[in-house]
Amino acid sequence: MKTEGKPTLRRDARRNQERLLAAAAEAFREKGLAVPLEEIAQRAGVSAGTLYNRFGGREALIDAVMPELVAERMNEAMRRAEAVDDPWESFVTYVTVLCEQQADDPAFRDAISRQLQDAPELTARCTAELAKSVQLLERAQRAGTLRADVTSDDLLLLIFTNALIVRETVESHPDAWRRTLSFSLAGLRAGCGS
Amino acid sequence: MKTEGKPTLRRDARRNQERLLAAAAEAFREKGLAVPLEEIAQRAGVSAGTLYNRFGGREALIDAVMPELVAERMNEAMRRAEAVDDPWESFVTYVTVLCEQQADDPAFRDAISRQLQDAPELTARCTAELAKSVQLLERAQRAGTLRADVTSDDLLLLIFTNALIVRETVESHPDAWRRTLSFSLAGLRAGCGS
DNA sequence: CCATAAGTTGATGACGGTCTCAACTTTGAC
DNA sequence: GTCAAAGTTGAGACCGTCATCAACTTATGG
Repeated sequence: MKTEGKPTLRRDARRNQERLLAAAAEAFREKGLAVPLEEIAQRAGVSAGTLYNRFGGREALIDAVMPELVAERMNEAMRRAEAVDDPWESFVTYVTVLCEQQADDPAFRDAISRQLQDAPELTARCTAELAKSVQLLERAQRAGTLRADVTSDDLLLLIFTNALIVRETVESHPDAWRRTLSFSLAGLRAGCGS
Repeated sequence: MKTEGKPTLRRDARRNQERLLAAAAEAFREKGLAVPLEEIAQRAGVSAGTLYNRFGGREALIDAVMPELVAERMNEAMRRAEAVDDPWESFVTYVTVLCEQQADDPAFRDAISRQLQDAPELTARCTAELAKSVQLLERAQRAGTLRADVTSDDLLLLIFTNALIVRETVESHPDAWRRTLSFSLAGLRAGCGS
């Protein structure tokens, strides 16, 4: 039996793969995850066919590129939140930073708001990172400032809906999402809702 | 000089126009405002060309069909709100009914959430109806239960964002919008936010 | 340096939708 | 009943995008 090590990609193939990944990351950040695959191929100096050879289509490419970027963003938000003492303000900081990042980065917001069913890596990374944030949430609840009935699903929903809002409004009303977010956050404070 | 009355549409042309309007209303309600124009033409028993003859394109058709439907919906919401004594609850009822209607009717939610720049009638009707609702808003503010800094723009934003949320979530999570709406409404209560 | 497997290419087709127009049909005034 | 104007038709041009594949090119082991 052949002691099979790596599927050994030819050197030029590997080079093209790396170029494609880089080009995809760039294009995604500039124009969102719906950018034409042709454009990514062009940026990589490669034909569309090659892209389909290396990856199988858009979702696979997304799944290869986005998890790292998403993790970075979420870690950054966590870092900033952890620098805040007050539990409530820390929670607010976390959410707000994530939303700001969505406003700045089409790729990040699409990764969270589009339904990507064939991007298991990305999904996994998202849930993993989000799991960390539950500590922030619970700390604020223990401090009595965050409503007790709020779950991590609610947090996800909040981030998700902000992504939708940002996507549809950043161009014409760059700060609209801040307003809607401020309402939601106010509603999450203990003593405000049911 | 010719005393010109009406542009006098031929009888068959008028009949087709009416069929198209009916078909459009039907198709819009079933599948939203992005339904293929071909499908509308088919339902009306007419070719696509005729649709383009009578109206100039999708937006014109929307502008001919939707204002009435939108006004109906908003009047219904107003009617239900006016039946509630408490100013805050009345306001909440108004918003909630509108959001429920969005969940039920793709046409209504698209009319509010898609950017229709070439549908002046629709836009006019929306702003006109929304203007009426300001009374509800101000009454709740006078009662001291609605935050004083909330404007009619905020109300519009709330309705608009709910439409986005509904559009993206009704299928998979039919009640998600209720959760986000409850957060926002809680945040609008006096004493809760800044 | 050669053979050949691995990889790339770009022309090509499918798709789903919009929009047009020359040829045909219908209406209605006379 | 006739005829011109009004209206309709449906085939096809067009758009942007995805996806494929036979023919070509290149890397690599011997």
